Amino acid sequence: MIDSTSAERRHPTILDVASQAGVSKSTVSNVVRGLPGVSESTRRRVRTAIDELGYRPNVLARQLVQRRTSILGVVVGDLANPFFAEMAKSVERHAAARGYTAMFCNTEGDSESELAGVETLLQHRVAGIVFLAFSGDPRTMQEVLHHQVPVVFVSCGAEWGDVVSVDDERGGRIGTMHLIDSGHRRVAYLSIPELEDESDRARWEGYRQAMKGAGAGAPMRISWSPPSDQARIDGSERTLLEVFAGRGRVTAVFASNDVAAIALQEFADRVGIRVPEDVSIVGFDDVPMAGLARIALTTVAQPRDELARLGIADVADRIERKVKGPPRTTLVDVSLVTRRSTAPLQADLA
Amino acid sequence: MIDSTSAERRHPTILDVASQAGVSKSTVSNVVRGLPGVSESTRRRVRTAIDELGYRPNVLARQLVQRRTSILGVVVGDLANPFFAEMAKSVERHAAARGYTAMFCNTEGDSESELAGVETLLQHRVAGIVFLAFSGDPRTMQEVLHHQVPVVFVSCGAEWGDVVSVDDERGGRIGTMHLIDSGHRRVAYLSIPELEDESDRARWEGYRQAMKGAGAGAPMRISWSPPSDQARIDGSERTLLEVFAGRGRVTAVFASNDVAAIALQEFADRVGIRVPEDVSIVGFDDVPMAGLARIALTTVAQPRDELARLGIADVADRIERKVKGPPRTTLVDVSLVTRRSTAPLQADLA
DNA sequence: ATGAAAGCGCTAACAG
DNA sequence: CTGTTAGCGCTTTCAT
Repeated sequence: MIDSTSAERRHPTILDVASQAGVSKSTVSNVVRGLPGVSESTRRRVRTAIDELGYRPNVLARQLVQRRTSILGVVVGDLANPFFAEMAKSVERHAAARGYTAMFCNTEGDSESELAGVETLLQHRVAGIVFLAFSGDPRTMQEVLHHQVPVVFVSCGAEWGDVVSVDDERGGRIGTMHLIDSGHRRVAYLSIPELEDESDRARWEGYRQAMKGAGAGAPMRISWSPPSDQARIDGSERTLLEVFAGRGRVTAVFASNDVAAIALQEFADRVGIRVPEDVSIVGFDDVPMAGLARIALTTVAQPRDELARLGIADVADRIERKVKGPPRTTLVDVSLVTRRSTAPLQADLA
Repeated sequence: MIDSTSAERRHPTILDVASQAGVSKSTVSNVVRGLPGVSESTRRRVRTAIDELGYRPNVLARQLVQRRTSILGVVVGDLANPFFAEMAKSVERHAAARGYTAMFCNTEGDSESELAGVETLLQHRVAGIVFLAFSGDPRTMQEVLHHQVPVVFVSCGAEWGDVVSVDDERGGRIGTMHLIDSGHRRVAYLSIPELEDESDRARWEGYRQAMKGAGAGAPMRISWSPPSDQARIDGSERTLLEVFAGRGRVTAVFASNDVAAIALQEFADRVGIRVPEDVSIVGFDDVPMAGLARIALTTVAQPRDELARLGIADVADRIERKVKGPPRTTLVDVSLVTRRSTAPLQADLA
């Protein structure tokens, strides 16, 4: 009797339910898990006991004995970036739909906190990891590989895990081609520090190819940390104003993502450079904001929900051993969305 | 010997480390937890064994025996809403700083998935729950209360848990007063379905008071689901165009959050209603987007990071029993940020 | 159809 | 200072 009152404050355990229903642990367990081979009457008695006690299985204990969890680790670059926010939301929903719980860690783009985050996920024995951004840090790879946990890179990449993404190179190409087709020749590539990973490289490559194939000007890379007035242009520090208003100025920009593109548009507004009259801008991602009439950003759209769905399906299949073997790559389509941030090159600028 | 090789595929356990270092389980445990009373030499030997084996403590096992986890459940209204995204990010960071891991669940604003999410969190035996949005569903309350897990409502509210938020009523008042002081009299309150919770009610109350105190027109509530052309006005369906361009039209709007405000601005742009010339708009939250030159939304700013920090400190204190007793409420300051979406009432509209 | 027993990997007294 | 011994709450054979 003394013992049986212990269920009052603490969470009731399977044992409490068992004694309440007058059966054994295992029977309760069988009922909870919905296994067959339990008579209807006992099943009912157990159910009642569960309700009366407000019993809720302890996932921790279950997962300890099963030696695997149903938690999915999700590594996010920057939750405040609308692209990641949307992805995170989709990932969470699809994970839940397949019976997994998402555990996010935000890395702020730096590989130190990325490593720390992955470390934490691993200690929690996550069943798999979804990278929504990956710095490329080899230590992270080491850790993950050593623990043999299924990994998928969604909208980012590495060779040592499954990848689900758009064809970033093609995205870079069609975005740049749109500019070139509009008559632009001095087209720059813009990136902000947070996202200089594998997919950034692929987008740059697409940009480079498009520039080369069209016999346009030499490729030019702008690495900018908004809202600074300066940036590194092909490695050397210069003012943005010089780039967009000086002689031999850039007339169009392909940005590696929408946040960068919008930041640039903001800069242009601030210093009186007109978009698209003075400079055309193309982004990447098609975040919701890009569609606002006041922003109207031409951009390369990624099918976010599709990416999330396929990514989750991928890790889940690995976890559930429905798929084995070497890393797979799944590519989905990108498409250009034309809005008002781009326009044909003005005659006097040719 | 057969047994000792078992560490190869599976995760090495504390026992593997123990035998490798030639000590007992507990000694390893003591080293891992950094307890004093372990000689420097054994400590070193254990450390070496840990590195060699790549041992990583199983948090699950630890938490099972300690009967508490270091996971914090975070209930988010809509991760795709920039306000929540920013909050989520801050919450994650502050949680990590205090040694907790965040487990998010997105509720899409509906109480059904909110309940399911909380259920999952509870099964994972989270140490505490942070609500970034709360529907008010009594079943959720039931569940949480019954499990006696510390709860904090950040930027939202309920009477049965700690609250950390801005003074929403005051926010509603100063936002509305700004409009009234600019000469507006027919000021409406705008809300979108996702956020009609306790803080929405408080903001509405602040709005109502301001309207009444100033002898302005009767309060008017617009419930709108963007991007529809219609909305419920004080309970009856009407077209938005009628509201903003018909006779006795509304000349200013106080929106319960920035997302709603921006959606309205977007609608206005689409149908040719000028902001602020034809209608002034005030938002709530001051999301990053609101600060863009092209959006320039006047809004009531919430100190997001401060809210997150205090909220985490609050649950953490409860969890760690540094604070006991009845629910506490912590209020932090709101402030009005004036931008270009508001202007004095045009003479011909008075 | 049900129960008994042996762990999962770890912490927490308590001995030595 | 270090080792021994119980569990934490559950799943999972294996008997009955």
